[in-house]
Amino acid sequence: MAGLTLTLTLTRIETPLPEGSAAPKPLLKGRQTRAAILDAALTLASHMGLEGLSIGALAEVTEMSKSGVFAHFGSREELQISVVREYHAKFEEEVFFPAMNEPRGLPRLRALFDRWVRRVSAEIDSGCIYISGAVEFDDRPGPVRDALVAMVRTWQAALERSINAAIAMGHLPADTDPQQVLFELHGLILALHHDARFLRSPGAAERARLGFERVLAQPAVALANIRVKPRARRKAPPPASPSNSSV
Amino acid sequence: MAGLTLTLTLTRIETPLPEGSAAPKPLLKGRQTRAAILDAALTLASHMGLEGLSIGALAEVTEMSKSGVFAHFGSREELQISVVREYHAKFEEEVFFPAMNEPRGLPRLRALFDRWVRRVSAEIDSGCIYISGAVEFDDRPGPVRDALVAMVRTWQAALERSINAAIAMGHLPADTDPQQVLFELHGLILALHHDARFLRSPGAAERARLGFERVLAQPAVALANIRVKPRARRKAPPPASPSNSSV
DNA sequence: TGCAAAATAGCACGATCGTTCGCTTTCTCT
DNA sequence: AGAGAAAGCGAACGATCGTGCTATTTTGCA
Repeated sequence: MAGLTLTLTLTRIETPLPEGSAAPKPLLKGRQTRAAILDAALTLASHMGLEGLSIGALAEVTEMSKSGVFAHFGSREELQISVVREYHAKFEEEVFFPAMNEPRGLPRLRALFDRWVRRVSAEIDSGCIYISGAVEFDDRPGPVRDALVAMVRTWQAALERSINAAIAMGHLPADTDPQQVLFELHGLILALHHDARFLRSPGAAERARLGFERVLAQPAVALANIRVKPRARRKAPPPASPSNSSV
Repeated sequence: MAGLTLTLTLTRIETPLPEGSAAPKPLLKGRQTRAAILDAALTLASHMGLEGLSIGALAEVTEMSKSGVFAHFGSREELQISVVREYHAKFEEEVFFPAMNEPRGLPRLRALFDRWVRRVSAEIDSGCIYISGAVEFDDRPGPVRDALVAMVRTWQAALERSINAAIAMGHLPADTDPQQVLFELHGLILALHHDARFLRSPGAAERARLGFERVLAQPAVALANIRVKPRARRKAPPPASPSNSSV
């Protein structure tokens, strides 16, 4: 099935070797502890933010020495960027790729949004680093911000493609403004993140989903219950990770 | 006119004396440098976040000694809380109170939203501390978070009252879910903040305003161009600051 | 004008931060 | 198995953080 090639595309990303490249074989001990550190860093950063991520704390939870942790990244900034990239990969894995198994158009868009909602709402650990990072670095230029912007832009571009497809297939009115829909859907997610994580109000996920339906219902069009031949998946339409360029 | 008593209510808040109270007279030198410090702290915090707010940096921009700055607040946490309160006061002054001059119902709601948009979008300094604070403290319990939550709740309650009024006056359909509208309007503001400050995309404010109209257009009702006797302001309907309780 | 009190400065503390360096341990490969 | 490289440790650095403590200056009032 189509999903397989997708998963393959992913594994390519999972090992973002710094620059040496051309050395795919050696899955040394180093890489594997690096992955463990990165994993801890991810949960730590989702609680304390990218700025709150400290090498000392990271060394503590991984039961390593500070310098041992440090050596894997060379600088704190590089660690932060690695965390951003790792989060991006996880996000693709949990949200983007699975949704690609849905038929193009509205069903796929709905799947994207639905998984996005699930990812962002509460979830014991892991607040969304895209969101917290955006707030932390909106006034702080530098490579970390650049990486964050690139990831967010990539994800938004993927969403916009899906919206456009829904329009092209007649699931949404032809006069729909894709960027406006994107803006409003993003707003729903941000409100969900705010209400669920900060205010801890319970109904937020439902509100986001309800908002999704309302945004797409558009002015009085109400072409409810779209069902497009659900078994008509084309074979692997070069799906391409959400990354359009090199990121 | 009604606006006058409102401005009076505000000045009460502007000087949040710690607890001594009952000493309204002495506008000592201390209070006034404290205000200057707080002002600097506000712009500093809106750039670096509440967590990035350091007493050393604050001492530098105010050209004072660290201990001199410190003495005014007694602890960093107290400083942060003071900043939150100060921001709240400024927010009331710029967004809430002026909008109260508009006639109740949709016009007032529209004014609230419009001023909110203006407050949040770009604006050389001063990113919204409600928003950045919410992200910074969503996983960090303590008095700062509590203060933030209280302020945000207060503001949201004020908005909800305005939405309810619009429903009661027939400006919005009777079956409107006020909390859902609040959720979506809040989402628009958050998306605006994100796109304008982080992505630096230019059209964000317009998108937010367009979203406002769409949210209130509701499913196919389309009672466009509501104009309710614009000169029928009742005399000072005990307007009460957005603060419902003691905050 | 003088005096008490308030406001501010100066200094030092312990803690934590990111980072460097040299050494030891552990792995990987022939 | 042994050589060479990779990985990890430990201690120390300068910087910055929040926070006390003690003078010193400034202010407000009799």
